[in-house]
Amino acid sequence: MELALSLGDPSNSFSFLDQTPNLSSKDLGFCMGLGNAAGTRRDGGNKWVSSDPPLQLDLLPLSPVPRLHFSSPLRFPWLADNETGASEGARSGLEAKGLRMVTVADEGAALSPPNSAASSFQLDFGIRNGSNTRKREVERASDDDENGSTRKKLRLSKQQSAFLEESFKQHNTLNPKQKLDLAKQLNLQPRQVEVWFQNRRARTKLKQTEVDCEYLKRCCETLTEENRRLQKELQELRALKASQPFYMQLPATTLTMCPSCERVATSSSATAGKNGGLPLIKTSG
DNA sequence: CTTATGCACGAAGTTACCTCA
DNA sequence: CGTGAGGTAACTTCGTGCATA
Repeated sequence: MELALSLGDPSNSFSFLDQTPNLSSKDLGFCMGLGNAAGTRRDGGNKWVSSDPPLQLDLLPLSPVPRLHFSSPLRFPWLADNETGASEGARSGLEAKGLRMVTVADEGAALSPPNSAASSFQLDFGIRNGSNTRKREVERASDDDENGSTRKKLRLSKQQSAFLEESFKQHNTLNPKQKLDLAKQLNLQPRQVEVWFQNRRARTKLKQTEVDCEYLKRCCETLTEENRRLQKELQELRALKASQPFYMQLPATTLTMCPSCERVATSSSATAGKNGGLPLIKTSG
């Protein structure tokens, strides 16, 4: 008998995940194929290459959040095809999560020059939050900056988090340009984007570790049970041998093996009826 | 070619703050 | 209202790879 244990193969799904208890509405559901994050690196220049398939990260819907509406295309500047494909996918992904984002142009805000096409898509998160919470946080942060004493603790809005999540699905690491572009679009500091991605990778790894741990636990239980069964079978065989002193003296050609359970038994008339009525077949080798 | 140095980045661990039950 | 737990933004430390002198 052989037992194979394979870990880390993205092509293998963990079947027990299907039995994962229902997540609460607060949870981000997780279903992902692990790619090798370390496989994505700069290739000497400033280009990013990946030797592995992209990490597939599927998030279950969040708790109810404002409706997403795009009046202009969501752009991921690092994507080759910004007009269709990936950006559309990201957009629909956000829409599927029930998020609303508005563009600066939509709100008539003056965060970018009116004729600036390059910066035409900038998300206005503070206004659409439905409360002054975000504004207060920003103000508090700026106060802290002035005081220079306490540590800033900005809570990202749901929209910002969702946007970062979508970006993370595209790339779980950022090059400097991606970081700057994201920061610009989200009205965040590049450092904040960088930190968010670092923490996000850490959370992903932690989740995967938990999944692996659960898988190993189940493997351990299976092996323990199998070991118990084999021990019992060994005891039975020993008992059989003790009760039949001539058992081992039989010619080898008279040994038979049950094809289903692979238990060795004798084919002589002496053992007939003691094998549970199983048909015994002589082994050829 | 080898070595030392500085820089940038990510991982891991920790801290501090916030929210919620 | 106070409190503890959990989530997470921000920070610190360390290791690694790369460019350059």
